[in-house]
Amino acid sequence: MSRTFSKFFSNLPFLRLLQTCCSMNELKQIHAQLTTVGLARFTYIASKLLAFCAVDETGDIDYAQTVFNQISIPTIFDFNSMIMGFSKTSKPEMGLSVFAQMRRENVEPNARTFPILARACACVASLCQVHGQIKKNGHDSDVYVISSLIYMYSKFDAMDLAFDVFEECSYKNVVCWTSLVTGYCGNGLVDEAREVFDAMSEKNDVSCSAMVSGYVSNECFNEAIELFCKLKNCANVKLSRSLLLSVLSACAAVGAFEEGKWIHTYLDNNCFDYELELGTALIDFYGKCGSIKTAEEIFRKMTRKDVTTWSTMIFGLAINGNNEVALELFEEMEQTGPKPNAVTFVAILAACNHEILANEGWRLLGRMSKFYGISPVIEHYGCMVDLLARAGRMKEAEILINTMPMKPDGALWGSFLNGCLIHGHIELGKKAGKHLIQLEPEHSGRYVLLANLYATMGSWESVMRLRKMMREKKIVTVPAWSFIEIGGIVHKFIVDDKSHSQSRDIYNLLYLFNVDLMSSSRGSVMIWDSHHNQTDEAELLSGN
DNA sequence: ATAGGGTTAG
Repeated sequence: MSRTFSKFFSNLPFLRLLQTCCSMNELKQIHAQLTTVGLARFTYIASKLLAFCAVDETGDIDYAQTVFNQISIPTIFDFNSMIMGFSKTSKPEMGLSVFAQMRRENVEPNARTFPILARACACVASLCQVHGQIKKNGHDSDVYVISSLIYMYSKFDAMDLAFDVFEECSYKNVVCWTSLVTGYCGNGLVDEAREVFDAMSEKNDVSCSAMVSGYVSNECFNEAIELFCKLKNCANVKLSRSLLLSVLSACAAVGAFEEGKWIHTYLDNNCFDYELELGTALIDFYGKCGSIKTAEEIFRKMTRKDVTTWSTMIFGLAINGNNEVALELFEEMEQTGPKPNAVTFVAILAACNHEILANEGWRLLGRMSKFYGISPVIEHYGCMVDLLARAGRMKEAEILINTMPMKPDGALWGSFLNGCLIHGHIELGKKAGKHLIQLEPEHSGRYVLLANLYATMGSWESVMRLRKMMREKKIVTVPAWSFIEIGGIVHKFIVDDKSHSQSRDIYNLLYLFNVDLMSSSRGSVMIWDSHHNQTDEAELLSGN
């Protein structure tokens, strides 16, 4: 087709409509009109129609198939659109059939075909086949192909194969490197990822945020923050939105208050618009660090708030003990905010975690499924069991566990056992504890809870039996610790810790607060502290 | 003439 012809097409009002089309409904109308005036049979226009249905997020692959079937001689562009369309569906391997059809019709694949084809693979076996095709067609030095292969092999947990592709390739750009970093992170191999990251000669904002967010998704929060601190001192590294988002979530997770505040200041000084994602991350960060007032200020200032923003704020209020305010905010959300989702209900059920609010919890759980049509998942049952157990309503908690449609997990039994411990339901607690240890035999915290229960009733023999069991199974306990950051200095505390320079004053103050707090925790908690694993059991028996 | 890869808040 000549150049003037295409110019003619691009000036058509219908085509301009197609370019701004944003829904399938709209597209179907345009398609009908184009068919009526006889334009739909032109290759270029049909291709444009097809690309929208197949590739656009709002597209429809079945409709795309219909459009495709009406094209008498599909071009490579059309085949590529179809392969890509299918690769986004739940049946990506249909894309491979399209490729087979394409080969039968003697249409030559081009450079764009293979990255798309790699993405249409649903398993490592078909990816290997496609990889073979790629080599045969001489596209194995194309960076787009390489990065897609690395990405896909990583997705199928085949890091060896991903690395082979990486190594065999003589020219690699920053995207190929980043794919490998992301691949290792996705497979939990953060050290390998870091090695690759450090070996990169060229890093950009995407590769930096890939490494940092890889740390975060593997719960290596301190490593994420440490790397960020290095990066922010590099003049050539741009602190991108996604990098700052990842670091903020790491700061929220470990309570790195000073670092998070630094980011907040940086956002303000550099005119970042933190209307949605960044604002929500800030609310989460301040909420988890206990600065609930600052979190609320940011929340009130934000003009764009979505369901996540609201849920995060409600959750922040809940974990800071502002249960009533959280419930009020939820009411406000129901009246003027976005429609709550499953996450919102986890937050609001967490806000009911106070014995006087147990009935409110029941009401909200019912409202969630009946009014909003959200089926409860295990997290909702977990919250509900937790709040019933804390309120000492063990019978209701038991009924809920027995009637819920899924198997209770460790966290849920943990809440139940915790309730037994608080309210002195020894027999029930023993049952739950044994169940819990069976369910999660490697989880040290489960043994500690049960041991605490035995300790409350003075069955030291049982405590020691548990301890022996742990020794045999080589279960290592990590002592619980807390910290507070004052002026950039972190003060860390563990149970019975006297290493702090102001330890004497701290203990005196604690003593003033609550005498029982100290004496009651001794026999039960102290023995599990790894710093005291030499503690004589006789000392324990004497109740010292 | 039309199109493709790596990061992204609960």
